Amino acid sequence: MNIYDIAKEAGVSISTVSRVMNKKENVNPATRKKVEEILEKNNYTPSAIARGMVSKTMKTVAILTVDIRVPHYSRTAYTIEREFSRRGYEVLLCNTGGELSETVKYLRTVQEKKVDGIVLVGSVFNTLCKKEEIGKLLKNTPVVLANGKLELPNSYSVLVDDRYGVAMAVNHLMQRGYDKLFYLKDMDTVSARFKCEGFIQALQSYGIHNGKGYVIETERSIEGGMRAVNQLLLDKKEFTGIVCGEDLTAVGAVKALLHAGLRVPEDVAVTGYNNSDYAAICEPELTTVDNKPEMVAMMSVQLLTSLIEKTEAYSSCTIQPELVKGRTT
Amino acid sequence: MNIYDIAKEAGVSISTVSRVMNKKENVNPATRKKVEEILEKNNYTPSAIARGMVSKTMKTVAILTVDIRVPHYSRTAYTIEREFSRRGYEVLLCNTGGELSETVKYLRTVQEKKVDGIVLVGSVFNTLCKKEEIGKLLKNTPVVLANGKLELPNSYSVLVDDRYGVAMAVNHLMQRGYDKLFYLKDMDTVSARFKCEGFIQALQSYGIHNGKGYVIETERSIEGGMRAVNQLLLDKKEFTGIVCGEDLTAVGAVKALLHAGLRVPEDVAVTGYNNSDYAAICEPELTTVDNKPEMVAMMSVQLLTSLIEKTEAYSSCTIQPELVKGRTT
DNA sequence: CTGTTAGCGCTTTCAT
DNA sequence: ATGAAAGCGCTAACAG
Repeated sequence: MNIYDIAKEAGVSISTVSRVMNKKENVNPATRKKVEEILEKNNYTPSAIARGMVSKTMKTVAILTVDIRVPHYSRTAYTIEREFSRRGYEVLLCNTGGELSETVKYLRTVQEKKVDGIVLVGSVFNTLCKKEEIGKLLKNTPVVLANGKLELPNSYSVLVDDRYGVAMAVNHLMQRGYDKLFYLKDMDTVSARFKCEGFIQALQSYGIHNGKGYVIETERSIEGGMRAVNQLLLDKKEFTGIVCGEDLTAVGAVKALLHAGLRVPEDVAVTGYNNSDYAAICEPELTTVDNKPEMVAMMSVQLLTSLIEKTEAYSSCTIQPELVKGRTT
Repeated sequence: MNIYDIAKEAGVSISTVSRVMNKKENVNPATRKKVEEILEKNNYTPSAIARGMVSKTMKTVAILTVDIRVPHYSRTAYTIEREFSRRGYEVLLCNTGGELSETVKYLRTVQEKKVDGIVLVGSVFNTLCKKEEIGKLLKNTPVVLANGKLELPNSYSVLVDDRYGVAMAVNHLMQRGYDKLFYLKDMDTVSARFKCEGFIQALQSYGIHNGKGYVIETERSIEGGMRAVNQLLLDKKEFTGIVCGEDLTAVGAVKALLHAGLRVPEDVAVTGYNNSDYAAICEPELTTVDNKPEMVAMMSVQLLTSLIEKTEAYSSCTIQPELVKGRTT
């Protein structure tokens, strides 16, 4: 069933049907009513494909993210999707795993599908977008990078000041008298690097200049956190606080400390990062840093929309995280 | 830039360009090479919209789910997306919030976009699909309901035996001597109802016939679990085990017990449901039920693909959950 | 092996 | 206020 069938049944031309469907002004009320009835009766839905053929837009955007199962990404993607839905767009979800080849594949496909815009969620894309093959694919579509900086003409960035986020955690610990700190760093993304820098710089402001010596690399997981802390204990290192770049790692740290018979926070304090459900589940509840994924998402949608619809030109922005006090400090 | 531009530049007709792009056999190797070079040089990507106009498919499916932030749904959606991507389809993500109006809105839009198929994730859709307005929208598109039963001609269902899942937890507790059990039930979806039935039936098999009296309704959250247990303690009820329909609720139950000075599992045992990260984070780690979202997702994709491509006719299926032993029992 | 041509279902001038 | 007609970019007969 197509627009011709409707036109025939209503005894009008396809132009009139089109006008009615698109709620244009210049249609005789009686004609409009009749066409609407036929439309209703047949439960007719016009083809967005044919429409897109003419209008050059499918009212669709793509979200590229590493892995939607990671709570931080799912919260961001959720808000982006809901917000775009509200504005009449639908969202294609792409889990790239952070891999170049997958990213290229997805970008090629969404370009063929003529998406109106792309949101890149995750700081991995900072690195990926530097690659020529990616830049080439991003050239013809509006892009927003959530949590990162992008050097492309038709793009905006929403930054989160992760350096400041970790520094806040350090200051908080120092003020409470926890002055022997270690930092558990995971992965090697831009964001992880910033967090680590925040740790080192914060220590510097307290006169500790060999901060690098207090950084331990480990995996982003409970086991990663446990292993790092167990190693510290084994090495008989002195410490009163563990600062983590991820809640999950912090959970592991807490577990290892408790299992070793230490008390949290009486003997050792722990901070996490992301203000995820994980922080609230942890016993005692983690002090953590809220890096505002919902706000990042809202801003990203705002910016991408302005790029797509060429309306008011907003500009890239930076969001300040916030410390959330739990019971581990 | 379109197929005509490429054809002109290569000095051939659009048919030849089309043939080269679609890797058809009957093209002179020399011609093919030349066209491929031009394609490559211009970094050309054909329009999936125009292609869809002719072929009647955009190689796109839609996932409707309640809320992608819920780990169980994000795990399911992740696997569905990855699997479809592997098969050359892209995925539209729709967070309906479980609401009728949103569901109708999304279904209408994806129908306009002529998606090849729809996956409904979550047992809420059992209830929603009974509504006439939903059934009407589902009539013309292949549908699979992940975790539910659907009575539609062009549809399949992947069921998870949640009744059995909870019964397993009860049996496990009984065998270990925990014989005074309460069940924490959340929400009122079909799935929650099945789980609760599983609890009552399992008790029956141990000669306890007033199982309903041991069911407590509460919210799906840490607070919900805490509140329920605190109420039990306040009412001085006798119990040695708490069976939960959700890991998050179980986490709350554990917290409330520990805060009350009780030991888990020495004094009271607790079981969760979903085998989520939450279970591993909980201290002690939860005994929980793995309801295999990844397997549900795989089967759903399998079935939807067979429906779309009209290949081998698989049939609806039921998946058996599995008990995962933690330290709370 | 290659080109010509007729659609796919819609929007949008341009007439009337 | 309405209709006729020209595309949008592509695929798939069909003809050569």
